[in-house]
Amino acid sequence: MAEVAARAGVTKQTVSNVVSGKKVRPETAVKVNAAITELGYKPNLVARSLATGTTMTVGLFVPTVANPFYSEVVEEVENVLVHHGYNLLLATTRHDPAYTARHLENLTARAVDALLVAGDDGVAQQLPMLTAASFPVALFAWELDPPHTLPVVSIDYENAGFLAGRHLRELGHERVAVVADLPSHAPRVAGLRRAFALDGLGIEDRMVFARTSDDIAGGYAAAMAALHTEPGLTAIFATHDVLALGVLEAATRSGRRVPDEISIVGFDDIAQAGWLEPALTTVAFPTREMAQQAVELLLRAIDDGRAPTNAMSLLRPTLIVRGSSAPPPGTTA
Amino acid sequence: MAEVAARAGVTKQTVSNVVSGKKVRPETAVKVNAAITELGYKPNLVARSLATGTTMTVGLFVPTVANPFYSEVVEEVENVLVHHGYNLLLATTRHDPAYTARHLENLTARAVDALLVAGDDGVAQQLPMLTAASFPVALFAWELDPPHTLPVVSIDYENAGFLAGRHLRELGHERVAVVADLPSHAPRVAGLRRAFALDGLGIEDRMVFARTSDDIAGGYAAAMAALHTEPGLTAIFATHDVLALGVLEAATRSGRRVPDEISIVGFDDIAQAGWLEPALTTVAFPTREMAQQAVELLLRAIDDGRAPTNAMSLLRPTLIVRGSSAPPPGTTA
DNA sequence: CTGAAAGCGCTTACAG
DNA sequence: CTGAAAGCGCTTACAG
Repeated sequence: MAEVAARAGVTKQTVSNVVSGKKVRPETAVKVNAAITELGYKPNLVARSLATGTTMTVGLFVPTVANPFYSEVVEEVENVLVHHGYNLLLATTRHDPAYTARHLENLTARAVDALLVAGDDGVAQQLPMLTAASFPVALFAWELDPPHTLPVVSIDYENAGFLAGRHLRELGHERVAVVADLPSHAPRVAGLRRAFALDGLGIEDRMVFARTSDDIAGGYAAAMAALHTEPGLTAIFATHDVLALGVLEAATRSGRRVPDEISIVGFDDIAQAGWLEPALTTVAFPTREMAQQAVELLLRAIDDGRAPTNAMSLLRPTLIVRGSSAPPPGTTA
Repeated sequence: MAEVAARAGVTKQTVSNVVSGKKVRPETAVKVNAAITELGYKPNLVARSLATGTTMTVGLFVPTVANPFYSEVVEEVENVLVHHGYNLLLATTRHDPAYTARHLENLTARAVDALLVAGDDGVAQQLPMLTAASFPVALFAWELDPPHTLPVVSIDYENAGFLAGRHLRELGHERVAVVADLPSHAPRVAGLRRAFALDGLGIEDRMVFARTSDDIAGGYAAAMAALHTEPGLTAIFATHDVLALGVLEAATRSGRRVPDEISIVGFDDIAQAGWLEPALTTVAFPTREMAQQAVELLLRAIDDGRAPTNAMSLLRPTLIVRGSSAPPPGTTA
């Protein structure tokens, strides 16, 4: 920068003004820009950061990018960020509190202007560190009870589960297996339960729960087991679509026709859901809108220079009925 | 830091030594650490970066994180990075040169210690900016002719395509459709061609090419068209597995049995490939190993303080034969 | 609208 | 092994 200033015959202060687009006399701006291109000068963002106390990067935590729901979150968040001139520092938590804590330590040291945390699992234990952060933090797609100290942009998970449950109940299903991977999915399962409790009958004898790993293989294994041990089963609710992929495969391999013999309902509406055979009935969320809300909330907090309002924005889920769900066998359609 | 020093009764230089784990008399270390926890002191990484010229973050460019091949790359790269104490700055290029250029401008300003660029598409035009970067850059999964000025960790795409082609040819297929999204996939298609050229017959009249968008819908549309316009078609090669998902669905919806009536071969071996119905025959790569090699190459270059050797590491692809490929109809098995 | 100074919070030689 | 100084490359008030 000093070199540029010397070559252009001005102070580096003036160069700074030109670079950051402040008012400068047009003719000197020309001179300065000429010097910049001649010398191939690039402003040092680190130095600028130290001086301004701003890094122009926002951190994003997601459990994993292997789940299309979260990779979509990543792309949407990046879109909004780039649009505002910010960079994305990505950290995956891998359902691993230790791994998460390590990442958090890194970010906490002002390496980031704000932090968006998607998915409670693995991070919930680190909340004190988050509320103590010196920059704005917001929670995203947060299913468990959020702390009242941080803003959250999420969906009504209980209601989403209810939509899935009501759909199955209205179709006439009486015995459904729930395939879940994470304890944090309790709210959506509670919603499902609520739907089945409406007619006043007992629930436990009409639902069977299977906990499994978070991938296709997990969905497959859990569904396979349920299919073999529960003879009267007519429907399976997978706690998210990736599990549903495995559930679908399990049904196929064990010779059950979907949806004639067994209905399957997923959760998230990943891009692939509509391209399965049969296409998957699932619950969808306005991911793009959520990402936009969350990022803009954070950006506003950065601009204001203070903590974001700890508002809670809960968006509405939508049931997408496709080919994988139908009345149970023996029902007169 | 000054506060901590005052409270512990030492200089901030000593505090710095304690924080960065240098030799300090144990008793003073204790005092300093006490002061640190009392004051809740966190070192400012930006200041450290300015002083050391190091940011402890590595940039990663991928075309999109919506394709499981790349999301796996992201996770593997992050693994290695975190293991070495580095952070991940993620940028997606979205097949968009303008978007890419913008991202690159940001990173070039020393905001990053090194850069790994996965996937040529959209970045190839920015190579001059990359070779001019003031930090180490490496290319990853680079299919087009790599420039000789940058190191690359990739796979032998031509040979990978050849493996797929040889498999189909050995099964006896004579008429295959190629469903491709990107021009940069030319090498894998060339490999496929080479396999079919081995018996000396003409190629063009035995292959039909369909260019389409990069998602499931693209694979579906292209396959649907080929299926309807090419009566003698017995096999479809999808240039990557996400397209193959659409191809599979197209075959199913148009009533062709896979693999009895039509064979499908994909590329990448995404996690889901083994869970499809039928399971997808595809070409697999040692993604984890590649990520490890690439990141370590970069980290070594950072340590050495000079450009990485412009070596080219080409890993070997493997054909994974599963249920989606078989001899064409009318063949006596 | 442009010039000279101080400072962001660390680390890196350099004396004691 | 510990103390006082200079410097990383910018930006932000403050005079001219």
